[in-house]
Amino acid sequence: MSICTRIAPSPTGDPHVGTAYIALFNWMFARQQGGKFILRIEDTDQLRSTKQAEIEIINSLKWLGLDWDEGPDVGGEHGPYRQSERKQIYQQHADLLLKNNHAFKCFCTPERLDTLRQQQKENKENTGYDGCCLKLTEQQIAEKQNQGLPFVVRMKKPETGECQITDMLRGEIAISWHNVDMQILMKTDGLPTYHLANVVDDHLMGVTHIIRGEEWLNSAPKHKLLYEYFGWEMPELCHMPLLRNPDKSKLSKRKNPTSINYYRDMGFLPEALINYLANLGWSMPNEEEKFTLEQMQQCFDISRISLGGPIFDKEKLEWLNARWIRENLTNEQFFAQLTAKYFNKEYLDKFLDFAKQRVNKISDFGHIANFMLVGDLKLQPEAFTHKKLTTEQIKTILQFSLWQLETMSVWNRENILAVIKALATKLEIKLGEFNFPLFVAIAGTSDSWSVMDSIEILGKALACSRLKNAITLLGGISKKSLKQMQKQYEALDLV
RNA sequence: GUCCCCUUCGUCUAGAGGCCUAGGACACCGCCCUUUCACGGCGGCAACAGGGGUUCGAAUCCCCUAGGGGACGCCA
Repeated sequence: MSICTRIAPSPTGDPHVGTAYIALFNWMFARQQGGKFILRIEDTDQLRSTKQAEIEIINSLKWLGLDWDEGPDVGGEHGPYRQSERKQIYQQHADLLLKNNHAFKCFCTPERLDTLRQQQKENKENTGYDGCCLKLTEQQIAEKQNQGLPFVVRMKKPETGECQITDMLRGEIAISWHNVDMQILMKTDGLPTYHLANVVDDHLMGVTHIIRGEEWLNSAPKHKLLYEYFGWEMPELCHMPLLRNPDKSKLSKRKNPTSINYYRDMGFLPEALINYLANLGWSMPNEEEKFTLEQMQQCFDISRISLGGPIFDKEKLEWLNARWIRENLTNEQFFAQLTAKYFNKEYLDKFLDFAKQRVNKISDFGHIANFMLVGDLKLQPEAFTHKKLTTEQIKTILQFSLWQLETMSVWNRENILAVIKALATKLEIKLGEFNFPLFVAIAGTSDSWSVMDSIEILGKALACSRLKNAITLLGGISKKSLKQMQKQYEALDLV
């Protein structure tokens, strides 16, 4: 038995709790069944995946205690699945489908497909490929290829009938082929889409069970069909419910901190975070809510997973984390945690000199450096009152800075200063004034050392969280003005 | 819009036809402990989405309706 969890590194590099959630159940099932648990970084679209993003997510899983077995491709660096060779493997399999008439070359331009989709939407039809290039003769295909026209490889599908798929939790599900698209398998750049890569990898890696998010349920027929085309045995499918925001939409960073790094930096214990995640959709037979991975492993029964999409409740997570701290940490260990996080030379060195320049007596240190030793700040909206800047301007400054910082891949003072400077210039606000809201959001007061340094030291997760909190404190931004802001932001034409 | 999935207190959940007067936990409220706060203990508030069946009996099985979510990319 072998199970593989597929990880798509987010473009911003933040390891997502949703990823950990799926990984947890993959890990649990594999470990409990005595099978292999393999990690696979999904990087077929190479633009989206950076080395840093891969490292971040891998480290997060390690931190949470989810270890994995060496597979053909951990981080894309090991074994026969080196990036260059992977491309070849997919090409071969696509060719095989082409040869067996299970796929066809499609020369349609993205523009044509866009208008097609639009028309279909207007006519209230199903969106999907219309089969235009299916009618091409061999000769026509050869001609087009000779002209050097770019093409994609699409999979064929049955015209009628329905596809029966079996989900471990939901049982039989029927989806009419009418509602399944002729999926693009190979892109014009010669790289496979997820659908092809996923099926080929999983088969080559001997994957027997697929546990993934519910958002994949609709594409299961495509995958099943591919397995049939290749003549391979279909793995068992299990679709997990999706984690949600308090408003029930799919968990997103707009409405919730979703980065595992945030929870780590806020001082949640990995045992508590993973324990909390395990409680979403699953429960111990005796209903005990606090348990370790080992204890869970002993009782784990995949059929006990409930299907309603659970809301990620930060308050309950805090309660559970509090229990872990109180019940599992001796004073020695608690002290060790504090030392590791705050009271060590390496960390204090980062702002010791800033502080020294500003204290009159040693006891002032606590006043001046307290924001370096806490997670979130407790602020009043009045703290943001500025003699020149309006609340709207302040929110704009905070939001634009947030957008810039969120997408920053190399986190250092120079880069932070560069984007803040650029923003201030474009918005035609003096840097000193521009920085004011940042100071308050980050340090709680403008009576502090350089906010760039503070942002760098706090790290991306905490800094971004504080900016977000500040915006919320100031009344938040309505959907409508957020859209306008986004337009304005894009018009700034920042790099 | 089309298709798919889902639906027990505000939230996480227990529940596999009678054990359900629907249990636990978070949050909230009250009391106790306590010089304060917190922890802890005790108690309270609070749910089977609605309507039809099936059955002696339905939270549990079936159907319909409603609500929520997801998918509909040369993203994953």
